[in-house]
Amino acid sequence: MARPSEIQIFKAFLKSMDMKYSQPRETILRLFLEEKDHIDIDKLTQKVKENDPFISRSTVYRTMNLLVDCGLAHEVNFSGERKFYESATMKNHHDHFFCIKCKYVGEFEHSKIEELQNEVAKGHKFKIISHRMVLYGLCSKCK
Amino acid sequence: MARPSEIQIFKAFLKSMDMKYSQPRETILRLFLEEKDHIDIDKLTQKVKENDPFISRSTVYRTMNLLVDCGLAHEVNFSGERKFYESATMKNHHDHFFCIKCKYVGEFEHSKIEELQNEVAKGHKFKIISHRMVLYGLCSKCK
DNA sequence: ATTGACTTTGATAATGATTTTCATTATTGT
DNA sequence: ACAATAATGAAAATCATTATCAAAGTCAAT
Repeated sequence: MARPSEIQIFKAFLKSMDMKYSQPRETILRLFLEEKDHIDIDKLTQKVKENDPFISRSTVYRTMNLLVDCGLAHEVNFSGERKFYESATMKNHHDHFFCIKCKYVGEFEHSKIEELQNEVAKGHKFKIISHRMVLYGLCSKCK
Repeated sequence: MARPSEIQIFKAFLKSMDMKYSQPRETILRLFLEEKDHIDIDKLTQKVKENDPFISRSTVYRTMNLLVDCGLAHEVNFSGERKFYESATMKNHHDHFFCIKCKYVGEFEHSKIEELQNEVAKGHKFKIISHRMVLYGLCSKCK
């Protein structure tokens, strides 16, 4: 369920860009935030059309880009496959498992790994802005 | 420079698939192995055409897929950008830096991180087949 | 309420990277 | 040399994503 704060963030962002808060944008935001798991454009468009068949796939693409721009959504992609999106709020930073058989996407957190990354970056005089780590393999069901 | 062992691996792989070792494949393998850095299809095709202008881009694509299949090349992609390839031989496993400004690709190794990954996977009953970690940010020159 | 200046939208075309198709050429075993 | 089969180049097809554009919607100022 979209909480007021996220709608407010989106509205403020749109206003700052001289853009408008429209019905399709509101619907897409709401349905996206409802989703617990990682979702791709296909599935999200399907969900959106069940709610309002007049919203087009183009608008879903456009809106997701806006949500990424204002930080409400994160884009994730798994070696060349299509993009997935996940809600940025209510979640700490985490990394992913990706089951190469059933395409299951899992998450994990490991603060020690983050520490080591910072250490490595310092050693190479590299300024980390973000990072991505994916473990590819077989989930408990598939192995 | 292509060393005998790599050519042998490729030949054995092709034979096992009832495929043939051809002149274009030999040229592409040689030029690919020559390359120290990460290379994409564009640059590799360019290099190949300087050597033999009659080899097509299609064949470069096809051959790189074969090299990936037989384990001589690794595919790397950086959040949605086009694919890069790197030689799998003569290198330990490593992870990458990617400078979002100048597109510089760097490498690093960190055995402790690998250990922690295995630990995490065990905790989630996940069988790791491979993994990828990329630190996105600014290299020493760009920051 | 109406106008006018914008923005949004849906449908469709365009893009860019990669894969597939297919007719032609090359290779290999007999 | 011959037949069988694979490889090749050129062009078409795919697939996800982005751009274009005419039509529809929004909204502040009259």
